[in-house]
Amino acid sequence: MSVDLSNFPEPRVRDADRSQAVILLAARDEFAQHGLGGARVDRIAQRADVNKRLIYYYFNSKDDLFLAVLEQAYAHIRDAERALHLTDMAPAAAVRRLTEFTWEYYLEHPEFLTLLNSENLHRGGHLARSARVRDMNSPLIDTLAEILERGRREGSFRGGVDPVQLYVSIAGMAYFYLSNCHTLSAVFGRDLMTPKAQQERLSHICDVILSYVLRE
Amino acid sequence: MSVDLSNFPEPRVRDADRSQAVILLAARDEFAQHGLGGARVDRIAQRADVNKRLIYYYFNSKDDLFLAVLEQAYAHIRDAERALHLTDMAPAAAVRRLTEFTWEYYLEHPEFLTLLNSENLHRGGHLARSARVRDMNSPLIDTLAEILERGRREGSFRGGVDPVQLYVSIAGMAYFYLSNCHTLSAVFGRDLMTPKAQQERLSHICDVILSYVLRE
Amino acid sequence: MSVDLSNFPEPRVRDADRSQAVILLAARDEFAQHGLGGARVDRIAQRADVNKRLIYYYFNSKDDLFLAVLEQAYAHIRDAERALHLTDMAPAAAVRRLTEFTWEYYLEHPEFLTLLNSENLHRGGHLARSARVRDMNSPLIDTLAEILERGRREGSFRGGVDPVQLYVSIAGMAYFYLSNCHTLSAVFGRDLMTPKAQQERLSHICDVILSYVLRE
Amino acid sequence: MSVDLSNFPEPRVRDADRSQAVILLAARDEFAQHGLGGARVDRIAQRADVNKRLIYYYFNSKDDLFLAVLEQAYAHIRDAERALHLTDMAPAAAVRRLTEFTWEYYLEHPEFLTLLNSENLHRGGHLARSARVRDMNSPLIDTLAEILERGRREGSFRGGVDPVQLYVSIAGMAYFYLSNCHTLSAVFGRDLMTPKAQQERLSHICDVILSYVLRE
DNA sequence: TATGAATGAGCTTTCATTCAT
DNA sequence: CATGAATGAAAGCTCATTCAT
Repeated sequence: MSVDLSNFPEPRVRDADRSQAVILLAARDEFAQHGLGGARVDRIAQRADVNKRLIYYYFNSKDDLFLAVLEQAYAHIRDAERALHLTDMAPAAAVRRLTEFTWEYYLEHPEFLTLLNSENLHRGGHLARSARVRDMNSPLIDTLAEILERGRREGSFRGGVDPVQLYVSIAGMAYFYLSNCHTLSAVFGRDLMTPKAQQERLSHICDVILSYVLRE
Repeated sequence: MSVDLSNFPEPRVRDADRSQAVILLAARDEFAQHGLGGARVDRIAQRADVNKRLIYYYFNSKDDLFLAVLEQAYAHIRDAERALHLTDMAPAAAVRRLTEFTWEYYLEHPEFLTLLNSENLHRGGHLARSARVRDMNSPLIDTLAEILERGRREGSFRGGVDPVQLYVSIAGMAYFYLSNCHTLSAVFGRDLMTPKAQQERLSHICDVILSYVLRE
Repeated sequence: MSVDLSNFPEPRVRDADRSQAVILLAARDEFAQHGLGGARVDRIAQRADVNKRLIYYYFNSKDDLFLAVLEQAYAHIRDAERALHLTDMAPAAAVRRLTEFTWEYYLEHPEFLTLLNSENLHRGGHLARSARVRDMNSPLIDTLAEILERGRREGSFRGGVDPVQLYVSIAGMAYFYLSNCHTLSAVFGRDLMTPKAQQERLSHICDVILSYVLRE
Repeated sequence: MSVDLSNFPEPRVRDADRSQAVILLAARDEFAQHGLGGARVDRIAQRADVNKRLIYYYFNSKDDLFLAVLEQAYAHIRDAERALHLTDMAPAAAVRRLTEFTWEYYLEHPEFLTLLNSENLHRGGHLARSARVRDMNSPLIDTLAEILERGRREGSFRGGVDPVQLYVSIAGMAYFYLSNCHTLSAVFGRDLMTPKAQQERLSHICDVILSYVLRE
């Protein structure tokens, strides 16, 4: 139940940064598991093994804490995106890499999906207050635009593709499958999370995306 | 705030069916707006203009009520799907029609998206208890399989397309855009819900799907 | 869970007497198991397999129903007492018979103990309203007085024994053991309800009572 | 209605021990007056003059609170029993003293009787969970065994008396009279709680017990 | 005689938050 | 920097009882 602290220095008493980080991690897990409404401040304190009062000391309220978690989650995925270096790759390979990355990131960070779901249930109210996230504009869109343009000039890609639309499609095909796998499993009566099923899904998504961007 | 009762007979007192239907509608709206955890039974009673106790009289608990709402939502979309009659259409037209239908249904029934999100946050626990939903298996998959096979025999469609994968992709591209439009709008800094943006999205999804299924 | 109706005529519809009797039995069991406060009118209706409204139709309220149950319980034990015919027996035999009877009645009618406990928790408030019970004065006291006097005249019994005190002592030694067997078992760490333990208890009570009334 | 706090220090704010003790006392009175089912947490809070939430802060639930009250009640009577020093007295005097003590303790602590009644109505379920009470085994039984043996060796007491049986008889004769005085008063039509009646009862119990243990 | 529908009051419990040190 | 004590508001749910037929 409690948070993995192996990356943190020993619990020296009175270490403000460490306390904040521990709380943030615990809160991320709690919000991811139960949503904003279902999350319990008590449980976050327990997970983080800190006094509940300390949470309010560092983060004014449950909502502010949720926003902090959200900002951290965005910062994390942005960092990962930046590390992709798609510009160095051939257009088709780059699109494939982006698709694979998106799928794998969602798979390895299910908390990201749940956090976004919670935020959308609340109509993006927290994000709207966050200058940080607005400035953290995804670098991927520009990169993707550049790749699409490169492919078009090469003659391998079709023209007129909106990078935002494409990005949303890649994300959507991965997101929906992973975020809704419980209801989908119930409805289709088959386990969507076996290794084989996961592999087939990624393969399908790549096929769809590539047959769309590739000329002919 | 209160539920639209125009389709219901006048509020005659002591009409069990009407009371249940009114509660169900009010609950659907409340759960859609606030999620399972954030929904308030008091507010449902207010919306439905019934005594709170009556909710427990007909639906044992908040969770059972949520399940009833979920079952109703699935029943509703299944009815709409059945009314499509895709079997009578040419393969490409049928796939386009299904894509349009999915987009439009999600657009007109935002509560369906939110309900599914809530249920998935709870790992499908309610649905798992519902025999009704399991039996209500989507007829679309069989229909889609038939269409894909028809297209392949005609020579217009590629072979080897899994209808479940395709259906999930169609749904996912629509779902993600509409369900996450608040965070996406914040991140991309553009309003995704203008009529023009909506039209462009649907057009894009159709392009992606059709360029995938069509040969060449 | 439901009441034994084997002594009742077939459930002819609309049989007022039968309905009342069934309710009374169901209520007795429910009150005995859960006490007045813990008893549930819903559960009584279920046990009796009648509509809850019917309970209010025949017995105005939960409290009135409790009183009716109490009156019935007293009537039942009085009947059993009357059937003892102690007057025909030798004094010592009569006292022993009364003691055995009391023990056995309590053992076979644990609901009687619980009902009395409930009524005493409520300071006898229901009984105070009941003319019936007041008139149903125990015939045992007079009988016991007669036996004690007979024994004294014979020379076998000591004199000056108050029949009420003696009766309360006989009842108390049986009642306390049976009514409090759960806490006593926990405290003494031994099962007080094995057949052997029961036999030993009755034997002990007889010894105590007889060594008190007998001269020498 | 509120609890006697004369033994507690002034209501300094933020005194955890005091708060718990006050709650415990208030709960004892409430449970004694109304039983477990009839007791109201709101009323306990009022009696104790603390925030209702505080009750749940210190005692997890109503049931746990009841158990705490029960444990305290047992601890209290065990303390009183230990203070008796029966071992220093002559056998007959010791038995008489124990009988008087039992009577007087029950008379002065009517809440003890009611608490036990409630616990037995619930089939000893709380006590069963309490390691504390099980370990608090009555020292009286050992003491009583020693007294009985001493009397037997002296020649004044009969042999073969089970100390548990004797203790239960002493307790039962007192308990039943005091616990059931309301129904007994109604049935016998005489007030059992006048000073004279009380004195007569104690005298009777002593007679019964002593004529049992004494030889001849 | 009998019943399904409905309710107001109040129950135990929960929760985010603040106080005082 | 950190914390145990305390709280007001409200949550989900229950219960005896009444309504209307």
